[in-house]
Amino acid sequence: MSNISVVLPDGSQRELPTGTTGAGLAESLGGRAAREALIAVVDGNQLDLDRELFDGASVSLVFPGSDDGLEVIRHSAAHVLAQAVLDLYPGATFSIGPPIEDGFYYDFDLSGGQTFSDDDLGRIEQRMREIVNQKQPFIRAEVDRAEADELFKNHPYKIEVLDGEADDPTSGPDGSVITTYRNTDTFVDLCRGPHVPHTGRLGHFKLMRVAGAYWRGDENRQMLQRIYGTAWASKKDLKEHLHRLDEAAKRDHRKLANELDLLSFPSKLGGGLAVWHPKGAIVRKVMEDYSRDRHENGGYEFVYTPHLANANLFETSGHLDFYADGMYPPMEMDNGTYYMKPMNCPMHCLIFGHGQRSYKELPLRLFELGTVYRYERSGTLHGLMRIRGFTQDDSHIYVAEEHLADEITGLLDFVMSVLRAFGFDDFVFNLSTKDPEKYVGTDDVWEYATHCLREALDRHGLEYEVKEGDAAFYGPKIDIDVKDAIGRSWQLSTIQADFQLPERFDLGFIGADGERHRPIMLHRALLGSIERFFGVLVEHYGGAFPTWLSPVQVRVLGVRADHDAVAQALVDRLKAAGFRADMVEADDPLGARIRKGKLEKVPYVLVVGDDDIENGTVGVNPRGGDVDRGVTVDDFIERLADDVDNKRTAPVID
RNA sequence: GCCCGAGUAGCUCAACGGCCAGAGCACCGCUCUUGUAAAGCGGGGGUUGUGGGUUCGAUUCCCACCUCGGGCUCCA
Repeated sequence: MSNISVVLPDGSQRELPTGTTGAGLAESLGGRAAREALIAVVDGNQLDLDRELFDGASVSLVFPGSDDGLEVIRHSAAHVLAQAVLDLYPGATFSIGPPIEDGFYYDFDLSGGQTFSDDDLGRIEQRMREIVNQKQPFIRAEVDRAEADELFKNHPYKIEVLDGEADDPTSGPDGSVITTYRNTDTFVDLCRGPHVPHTGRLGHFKLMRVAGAYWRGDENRQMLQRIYGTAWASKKDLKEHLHRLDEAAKRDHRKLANELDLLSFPSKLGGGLAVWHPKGAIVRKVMEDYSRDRHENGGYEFVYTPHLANANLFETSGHLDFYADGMYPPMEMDNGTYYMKPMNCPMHCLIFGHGQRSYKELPLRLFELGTVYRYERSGTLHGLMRIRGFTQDDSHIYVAEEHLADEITGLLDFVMSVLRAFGFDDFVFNLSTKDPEKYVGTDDVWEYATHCLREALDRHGLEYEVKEGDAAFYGPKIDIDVKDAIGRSWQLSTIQADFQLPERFDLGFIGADGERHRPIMLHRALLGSIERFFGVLVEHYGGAFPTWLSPVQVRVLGVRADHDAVAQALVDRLKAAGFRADMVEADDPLGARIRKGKLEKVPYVLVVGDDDIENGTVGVNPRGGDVDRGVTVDDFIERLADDVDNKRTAPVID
């Protein structure tokens, strides 16, 4: 019997009998490889373990904990889900079921328009466990089109995949090769694979929810029934994932906004609209004041514009042509048709276009906290994250072409500096380039503007991802995402070049040469929507705002009722010094009042009693720290000022 | 907009188609006078999201609408 030789990841050669499979290699390696290997990677191609290896191949094995391993587990779990559903629901057919982040889904079409309910999930999960316990093999086969048509004759969505009408990289034909994976005599799925050796490797999963999903993502097509699941390499990983979901739920800004009395969404007000209560409003005011300060110092000029405008304005800007669906319906008034503004830029263009502009005025940076109204479809609303009326920290910068790169460079500094002040320092930059199907302006100006955006990023030495074709039709852009305290990513800031609006509004400036030139316009949102950013902050901090933002910075408590006057005097002193302080009278025991302050996530709870009155001190109980008795009031105020002035993310603990 | 699910006191949640819809927290009053995460007693509080229907009887079953949640689609 002849041998083959394969190269392992450590560079060593291994002699194996001809015909040895990935599983055979794993067996010969023994130990963890034999027990846990899921698939083999052979010369860069992922293959099932039962595929034969060939002489000279570089082979590595994929294990459950790795990214590739998890993907295989999740993809295989999707097949188990499909088998369970097809078993339990006669007449059901299935479409596609890929792995996704943290899990998998599968889309089904049940006979007679049946739908899944949450109760069905338990039943399906039970059937899946049986399938897992049976350790069914995943048996790969290459079939020709006629065989595939026969196998899937009752599954029209699979036929569409075979026809290439539905693009699905996990199941569609790979070139001319059609492959299937069979688990039982009756269950076979169209799939590229690879898969785990048998279903027994898939024990750590959970079905999460049912949802509707359009076939091929097209809202004009059939609505399928989607089941989402999560799957992991170990019971521990699954448990940790579920724990993370719980933690995220605890930070949900809608829940915290309610608990902390920050704001509400009264149903009488209408969907997607919020009212800000005093506690939320003061945080918002501090945020906005800070934003205004920074803009004032950053060379911006403040403007104000109304919420309504004549339809003519949005015809000129093009919004009515392109985005009428997202605008509130027109209001007919005696002198014309009016719309709520969906963006501030047309009005800022009116300001730029007023009078004769000189090159000496550029870059002209207009800034407004401008409230806009967009008609978001009811199903898309989501707390503060997706809302129908919101305020942009909106700037439009008019710049001569030759100063574009410098301006963008400065903008990146400005944006990062402000975001850092709010506690974000992990940024991801995305550069979106021209969509060749949909753009205005000349190729030259696109190329130039894209170059300027790149150059600005490069000057800062920033890493960025290029999203080809992702730009809006009017110009390329840089989007800035931040990571929050639990690793979630939020897109906040955007810097967009615009060649369209200056044309539409026929904007110009007189250059040093005495000629009229067209400015380039930059749209720049920093926090983006104030409402959404507030929601992100709530989730980032889990409701425990840094002291500089906290609605109540200091809560003062007297030990007994006869200390209340002293407590009030201390509150007055703190307020006079510019801090937000309050007190709670001693109607309840001290412990109960402390607890209340903790639940409200107040950064500092101060206690004053007999000892303190005698010594001019307070007891300091900082959020997240230990009690510190006998601190002089002066020392505490100094500590508080340090916390606030430096925008520390947590109370200062001695 | 589409699919699934949910709406009961300010909040969190109970109540088989059947007595006057309950509990904890919160709120108000009285008592307690307190040294670092829940004192005691009492009280007020509801057109069970809205409107229809089925029924002797509806929080409960059915329909429509509204709002919310999870997805899909969309997101200038």
